[in-house]
Amino acid sequence: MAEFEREYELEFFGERGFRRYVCKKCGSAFWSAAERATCGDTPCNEYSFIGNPIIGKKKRSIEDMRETFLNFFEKRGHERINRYPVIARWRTDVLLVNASIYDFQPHVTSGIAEPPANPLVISQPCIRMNDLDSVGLTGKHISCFEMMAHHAFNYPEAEVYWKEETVRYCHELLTRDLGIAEEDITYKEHTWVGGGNAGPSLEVIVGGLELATLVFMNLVKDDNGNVVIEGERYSPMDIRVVDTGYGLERFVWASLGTPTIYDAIFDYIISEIIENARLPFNFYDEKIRGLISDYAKVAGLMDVRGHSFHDLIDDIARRLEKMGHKVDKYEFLSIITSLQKVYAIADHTKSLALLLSDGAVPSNIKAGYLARLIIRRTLRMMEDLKIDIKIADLVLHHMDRFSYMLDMEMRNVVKDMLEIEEDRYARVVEKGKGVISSLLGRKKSLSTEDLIVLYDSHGLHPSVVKKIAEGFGVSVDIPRDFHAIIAERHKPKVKEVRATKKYDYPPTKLLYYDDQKLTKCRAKVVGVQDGWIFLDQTVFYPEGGGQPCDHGYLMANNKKFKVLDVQKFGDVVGHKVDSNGIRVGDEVECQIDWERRAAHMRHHSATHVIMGACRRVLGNHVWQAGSQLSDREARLDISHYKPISSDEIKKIEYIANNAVLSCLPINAEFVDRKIAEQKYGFRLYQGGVPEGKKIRVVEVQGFDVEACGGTHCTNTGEIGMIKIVRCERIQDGVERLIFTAGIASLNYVQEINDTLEEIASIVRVPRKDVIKGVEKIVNEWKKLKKFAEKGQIKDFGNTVNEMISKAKSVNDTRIISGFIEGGIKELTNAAKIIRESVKKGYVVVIGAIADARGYILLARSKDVDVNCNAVMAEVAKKYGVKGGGKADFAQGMVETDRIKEIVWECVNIIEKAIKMR
RNA sequence: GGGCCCAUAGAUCAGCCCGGAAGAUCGCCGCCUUCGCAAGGCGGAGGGCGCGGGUUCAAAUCCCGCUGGGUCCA
Repeated sequence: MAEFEREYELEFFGERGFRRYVCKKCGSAFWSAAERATCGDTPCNEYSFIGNPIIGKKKRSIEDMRETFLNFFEKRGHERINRYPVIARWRTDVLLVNASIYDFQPHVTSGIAEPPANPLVISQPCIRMNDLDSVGLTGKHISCFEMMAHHAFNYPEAEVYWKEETVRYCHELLTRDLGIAEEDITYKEHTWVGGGNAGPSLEVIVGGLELATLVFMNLVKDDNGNVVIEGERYSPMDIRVVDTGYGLERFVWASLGTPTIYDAIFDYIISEIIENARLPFNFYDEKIRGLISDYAKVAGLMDVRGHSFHDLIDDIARRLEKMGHKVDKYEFLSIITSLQKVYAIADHTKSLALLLSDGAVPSNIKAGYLARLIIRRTLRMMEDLKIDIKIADLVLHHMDRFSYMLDMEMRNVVKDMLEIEEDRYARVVEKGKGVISSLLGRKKSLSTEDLIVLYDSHGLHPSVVKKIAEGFGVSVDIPRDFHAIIAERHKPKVKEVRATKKYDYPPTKLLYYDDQKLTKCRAKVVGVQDGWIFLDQTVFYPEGGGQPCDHGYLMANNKKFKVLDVQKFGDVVGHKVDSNGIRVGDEVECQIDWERRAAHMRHHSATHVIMGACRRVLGNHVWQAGSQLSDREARLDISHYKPISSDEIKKIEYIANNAVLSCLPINAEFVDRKIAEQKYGFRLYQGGVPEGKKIRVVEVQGFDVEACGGTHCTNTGEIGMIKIVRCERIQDGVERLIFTAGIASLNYVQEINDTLEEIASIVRVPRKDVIKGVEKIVNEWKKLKKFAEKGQIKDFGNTVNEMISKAKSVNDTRIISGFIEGGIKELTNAAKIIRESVKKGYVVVIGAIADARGYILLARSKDVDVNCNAVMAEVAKKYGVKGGGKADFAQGMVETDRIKEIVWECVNIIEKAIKMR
């Protein structure tokens, strides 16, 4: 990367006497004020701050450190920005916010939208799930952290600042405000790559700990680019972004010098966990503290991935022995694994506090799935440590600790969600015990294949299976690459992305935004291509945002063209009509089908009203997961963690219709994105995040606000009655509400009324008695069905009794035979009666005739040694009977009228067989 | 979004691989025993085998579609 080297030659380094060195151990280049052989980062250097804080002046809390940072940059011309949610609802490519820059991707970094401020400073909570196995083990990995960052977005025409200033800020903050000695800081060169962008970066390392990364994003992936990094081609970007990341928790750790980062930031919850756990050692014992402290120094050098856990422990144990600890490997292992769980529980429950209060709903899809994954992981560890408090208690403890940055209205919902998840998991395990025990009833051991099925289909993690199987006295080997095998089974399919077509015409003026009730306009044809007609302006709403397109017609050259489809291509609108004849330059008159459009508008506004009502009834975790409307009904998918009860439905309907009756004004206007976000927050983005500098905000006054491009009523009164028609669960954690508004509600009610009338007339009761009437009929039907069966038994009873009395006794065995009317069902019934009345010492052969077919049944009591199936086989061969059965029961059918002959034949065979014994 | 698993009595499930008379346990009802209860003994009621097609002489069982639930992966 020779051309990259120059990137790091900063005036600042020259001024401060920093020189470039190459690390003897890892070979990376770095800058330092003092002469150094190694880069200062782990694993080239050990932590030097444990027990010996590198951040001078004073010990700092999370709040203190965060405020110091934000304040520092605020004073230097940066605007302080509120944190974004950890669930990246504005992005389709990722689920969670992994870094502060995620907040501004893709709209700001691509240049479509303006940043909320420039330059800005933020402390953004992030959740990273990719190193979950390392959490608790390495002393530094955490799944959720705050990335403190200052960002500057440099445009070709407007430069804010770039490398020099960035490094100067960083250096000033570290040395002056935090009291870190200049010689202790190294700036390590690193080519940064991520999310289709790249650029040079400096890793800021102090005391063996990477405290911050300063990224200078100036390249974008481009197949024709001439910068090659890691085999990919890049070219320079128009917008160059200063993307920094300062690990808040790491700064706090470095300022406290505790053995692990967990001890620094989770003290309040660790004590709660320890108190309620049954640990095989005393966490607060001084010897243990010393061991942990040295362990943490060593573990920090380890890369957990790619090593087997036991090799790692062996290695660490050896190193600790060298440091003077007397270590028994098994005792050490038990301490370390318990400790890891204590720390990981502390960490995971914080991630949950953030995830759940930001509105993640445990589910089998998307962010909800990740939430469930962490919940179950945590529950397993809690069980291992025999912690006897609820997971909800721990999560709520975190919420209370960070109440100032969380939606505390979600407290009860979070509790409820966790309790439901805990219950659900207990049920899964309970059910799993049954599956495992039945599996072990059939076989002596569990194969890898069994483990995969148990995990994949029944949600039983191998460690859980192992524990349960051991209860049955069966040991289980978990293959080391278990998760890899699972991943292999679920190898992702390649999805084809269909590029939307582009048409190069001037942007169509969208008149429905000026006046949503405009039904006609004059327009000029600016293009005709691929069957689409493009106008300079239109009243036709193109399909989008779940709202179907308008229908209507275009009048051109005194001819009427029916409009069948309207689509948006970028910022031009195409109209598809039923016949040819419109040419470029024509003047046309547009007329929309108002009834259809009005129905769309009512349903669209109703969707917003239902949304607002749902949030009031169900909670703030309710987000739109999709919506679609038509002129006949609308549906709204919302995130929610349990089935919506009929009581809740009624409440939602009541609140929604109350909003209608209050005739609330509905305002729709384009607002600057920045201002809208400030005023309403991210709740705006229910249906995804729109592009552009200005976004259209639809506000049902005092009730609901959403960014929306659809057409709406101007007053809720115009919506008419809103009726929820039904509710279904389309995914775990996603409920679909289907409802009607206005005339569609009327149609719905009329339909139900008609149905009710019809039922009443069929049942022949007055409509108020329909339920009673139907109930009576069903009960009667059941009774009659039973009676019919008994009736048949009675009917046959005579002939059956006759058969029994006429039975032929051979060697104490009665051979009962005869004929009845009917088919297989009747034969079986007759056989049942015989079984019940004769009980033992009999063989029965009965024939039946129905529909010109003959049926035959052979049966016997258990104590008689006659093979019915063999007898059946014999006559089957001779007479072409189709049938068979078991030794004590057989039945068949023959397409002849020789059934009597066949029955006698059977009797003869049976008689002979019995005599032979 | 994709894969896999499951659905049988009021409850929990067996039966399904390999088609042949719908089962167990708990619960419920009645009787015996008891001053009464618990426990025990005896007897009984309770089934749309999720829904719809197909294959077959015969389907809870095999095949296809649907619905509802569970679960894993991205």
